[in-house]
Amino acid sequence: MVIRFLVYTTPDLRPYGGVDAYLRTCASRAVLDLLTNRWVCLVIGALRPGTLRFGELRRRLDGITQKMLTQTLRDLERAGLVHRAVYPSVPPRVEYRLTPLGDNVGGLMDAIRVWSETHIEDIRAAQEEYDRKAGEELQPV
Amino acid sequence: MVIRFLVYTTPDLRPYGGVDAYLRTCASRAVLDLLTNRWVCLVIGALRPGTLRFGELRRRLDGITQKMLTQTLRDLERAGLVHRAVYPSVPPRVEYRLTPLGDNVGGLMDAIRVWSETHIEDIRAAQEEYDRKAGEELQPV
DNA sequence: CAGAATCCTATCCGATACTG
DNA sequence: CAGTATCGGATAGGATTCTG
Repeated sequence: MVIRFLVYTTPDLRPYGGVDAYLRTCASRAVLDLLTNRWVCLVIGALRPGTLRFGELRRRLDGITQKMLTQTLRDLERAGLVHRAVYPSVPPRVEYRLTPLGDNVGGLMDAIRVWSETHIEDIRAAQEEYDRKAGEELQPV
Repeated sequence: MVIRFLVYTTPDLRPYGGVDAYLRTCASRAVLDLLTNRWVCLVIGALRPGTLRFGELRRRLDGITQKMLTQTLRDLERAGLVHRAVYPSVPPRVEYRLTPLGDNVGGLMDAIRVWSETHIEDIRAAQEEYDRKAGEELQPV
């Protein structure tokens, strides 16, 4: 039986039954490791609007190498988040699309990207402030 | 019994001109890189309920080394997501808490962890299915 | 076009030792 | 207690070449 909606009995959003990503032996750590990845986030986000071919994905994800795109797509396909459809034509045509499970996490992946895009200035300002203070400490007036 | 649902409905909006994490030169890529990290996700989630000391964080994040915890906390402090308070006592006492900006992204970080915890079975089943099919291909009946 | 395979290296990260 | 410093192994990931 697959539990799709968890009932939380603790205020800190921790499910019962030993499922806890804060434990190193918990299998959810592996899922977390899969999701906390730059290319995974961008690939899933890119596929949200609909199906894309390999080359289209590569052009969309500026800076990704063919090796990393292939590897990322394989990982996502294996995890059941992405579906791969091969059309035996010449030249070959391979289309990728999100599975229902992939679409389910798609909103979250997009939200991370959007947060990153909308908070650049906050982060940049904080980092400059931090570096400035660190510099002062080394060279006090 | 408390039932909580986390729902993120993110429109595919591009906030302002030129800010696009899909471009390799965009500064938001660096922010995305910061957030898509196992320990960053878990540290922010651990600090959501409130302030924690270094040792408390280390015990909470099972499997983290002192080096990685220090490094993660420095990165988060520099980015303005975590505040570090040093109390000059003996032995030294250092407390970490989320800044308003850190708390702002905290819900997202927690959501990723919770998603990972609640979909282990789906992922595991998909991976077993994938590996089984891959095995069949090598040894056709 | 969509990859597989190979080589190679920058960095990540764990382990260990030391300190105010 | 809360770090800093250093070393070395693992590995993520880039560049290149080749193919159905």
